[in-house]
Amino acid sequence: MAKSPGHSTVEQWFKYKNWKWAAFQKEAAAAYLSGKSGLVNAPTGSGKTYSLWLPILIRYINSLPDKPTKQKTGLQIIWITPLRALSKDLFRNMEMAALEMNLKLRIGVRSGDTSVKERASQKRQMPEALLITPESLHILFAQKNSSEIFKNLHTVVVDEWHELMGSKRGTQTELSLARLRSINPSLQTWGISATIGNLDEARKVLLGMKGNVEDSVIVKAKSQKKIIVESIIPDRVESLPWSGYMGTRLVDDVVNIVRKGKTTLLFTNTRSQTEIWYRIIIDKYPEFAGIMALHHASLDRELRDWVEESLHNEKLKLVICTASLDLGVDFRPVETVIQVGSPKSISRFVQRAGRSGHQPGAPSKIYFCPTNALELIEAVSLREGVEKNILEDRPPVIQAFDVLAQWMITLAVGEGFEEKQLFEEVRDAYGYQFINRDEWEWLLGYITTGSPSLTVYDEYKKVERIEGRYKVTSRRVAHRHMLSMGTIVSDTALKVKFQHGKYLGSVEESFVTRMKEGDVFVFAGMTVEFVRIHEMTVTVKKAEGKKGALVRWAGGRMPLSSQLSAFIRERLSDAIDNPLKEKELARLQPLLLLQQQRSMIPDQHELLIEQTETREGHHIFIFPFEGRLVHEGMSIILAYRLSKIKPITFSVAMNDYGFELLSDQYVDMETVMKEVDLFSTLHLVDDIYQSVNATEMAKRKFREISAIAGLMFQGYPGKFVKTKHLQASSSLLFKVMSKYEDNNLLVKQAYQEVLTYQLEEVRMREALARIETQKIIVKKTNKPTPLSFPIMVDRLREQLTSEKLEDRIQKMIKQYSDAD
DNA sequence: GACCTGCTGCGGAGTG
Repeated sequence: MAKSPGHSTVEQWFKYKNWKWAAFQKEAAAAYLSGKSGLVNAPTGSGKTYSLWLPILIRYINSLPDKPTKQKTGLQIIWITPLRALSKDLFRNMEMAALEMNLKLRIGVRSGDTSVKERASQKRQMPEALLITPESLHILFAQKNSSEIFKNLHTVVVDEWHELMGSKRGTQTELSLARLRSINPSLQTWGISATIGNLDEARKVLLGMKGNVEDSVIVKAKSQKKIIVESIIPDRVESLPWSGYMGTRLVDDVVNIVRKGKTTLLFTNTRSQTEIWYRIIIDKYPEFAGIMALHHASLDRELRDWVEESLHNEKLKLVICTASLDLGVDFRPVETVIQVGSPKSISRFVQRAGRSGHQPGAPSKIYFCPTNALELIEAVSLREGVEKNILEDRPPVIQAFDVLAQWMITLAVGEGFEEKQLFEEVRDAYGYQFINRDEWEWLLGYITTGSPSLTVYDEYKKVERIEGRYKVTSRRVAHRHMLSMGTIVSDTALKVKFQHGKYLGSVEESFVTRMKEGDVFVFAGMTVEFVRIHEMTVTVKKAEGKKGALVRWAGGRMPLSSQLSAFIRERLSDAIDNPLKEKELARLQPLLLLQQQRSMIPDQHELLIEQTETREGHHIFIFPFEGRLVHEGMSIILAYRLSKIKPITFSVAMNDYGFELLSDQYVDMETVMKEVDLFSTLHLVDDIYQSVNATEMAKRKFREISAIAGLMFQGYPGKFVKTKHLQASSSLLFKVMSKYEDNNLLVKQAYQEVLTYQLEEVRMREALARIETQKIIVKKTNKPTPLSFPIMVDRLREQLTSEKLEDRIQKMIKQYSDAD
């Protein structure tokens, strides 16, 4: 390669590389080189990394002294990424760029899998630029000379900021940034983000409360790629089930699409769904063996790396994956993207669509494969959302005391801190701008003595106050703290491996502890037989031809976003008036007519309540179309408010469209609603707290909080601590703290998190306010309707095994399928 | 005219 002649401007370098110099890159470079901070907003694959990395290099070149020996050493640039794999990938690209500029810039990577040797070498001398995860950055703050490490730092970049910001990992990053700004007030802070609804807020969170937001910039990449949404519609609507979320009935249509393209990504919503699809395709189309692969978070890293690599080399025709391929490693775009089932949010759908489309400027195309009939409405709603360029917000986390407690201990393990100064610094972080002295004092007490109800236990006295400085002196405390840093708390997972030693991935403890020798299950696309469980490893062997249980993971439950929900309500309301406007809705007509016949289709100004009686009891179905979390909260409140009128208990069930209250007693909703305002927002929080569920929910949330705050030690690496034990000790702590303390911030936080995340309080208030303006219509039906049936099935599914469920559904069909 | 659920991400250091 010809040596480059210096390239002291970005233009020169671009010319040398023969690259096109995009407007947004130019803008970002100019802003950075003029000393500003800001946020770059650009889609994946647009060269957003270089828009900052190159100007950083230019700045570095310009700062070099004439005599090489006089060169300033030590850390100058930090580049934070949410993924280990991403930092390795960036490392290669950046090193290459530095090389081509003929620069002797030392670049380092620091993450959990950085070798001990490399860590030691970094400790002796830091590289000039460091790629790091938020967690590893915190670990640097736990070192004795941390302010020394960061004193020459002039630039910090947070990559994929949209991804971090909405989580506690984002809060963790905010605290680091506040610290770095206090070490060096002239620090330049830059974020790189995909498009989200609240970009302005994203910049504020990044720059902090004292940051000079007015003087910073948001740089937007202009090229809005066109996205084409195409639904896979079966010939007859009957071929789509009323309920269900697997979508495998359309497997033939999907395979036809896959066959047409070179490479296809098939996104599903759950890990077991990828396993099911893989099995079904292999069974029906054996020719896919060897050119199809699976990708989800429970598969072994090596396996996933191989899949990504093979996708790169176009050795694979089809990869079935979950959100594990949403982020990160920038592989070459694939030809076709298919989304199976609701993506739940428009932003996620757009991001996945962006994985397709080869030529610059060419549109991206995404196929939507509905898994049940009603999802045809979602197809239309998604298309509309994409066309109108609607994007969801990522609200930042506020007042996370668990993360702050951990941070205080981290600093105490490191250089120690002076509390007044740290208080000011912490208030610079967006997430703690409202923290007051009382809360701060409570936290100081918590890290030094444990909370008031724990003062008798030495275990919780972690930090000491020595000559005005808060410090950790115990090596044991320091060691344990280092092991439990970070904000990600997951269930105990066991590794799965073959007898000859090849690792397949991991399953959750709850799934595998029910297994005995000889049991068969499906995992990593294979049918395997359980052999034994030892330490934290499950040994299996191949079980050809046998049928087995599917691995189930206890994962998160994404609700439908409120933006998408709004479109769905609108589309549904329009579907009767304009049945032929969209082909999806035209296909759905028979079902919609049946809904109208048996009950009604609510328009946007109406709330539908259906009441029906079956052998199971009296059902009340309510359809706010607000996503399952809001429905969970509403069902709790309604059940509580109804039980205040007369003693009555309900079992509840819900999906993204509505919820069900089932009881053995009849409630006349029409009469009840004349007497009480069931949907009132008055005393909303009180009513939630009055219900038993709120305490149970808070107790479950507390497990995560107590782990982050360092109340519960999760065990040494490789040592097996059962989730059950952790749950038990956290619920004991929760009980003690709730009982003996009025003002325990961590307990309060648990309730607050239930309100904010579990029940989506803000959204629920908005929904209730909307309902108050709506006309409520109660329909008595004598048969389940297309809207209510799926909710009934969802409830049964939780109670019954799958064979029994099948029987039950058959019975229901017989029972209700007589002519109207 | 009616089947299968539940995403992602991270992580010591000092001593012999």
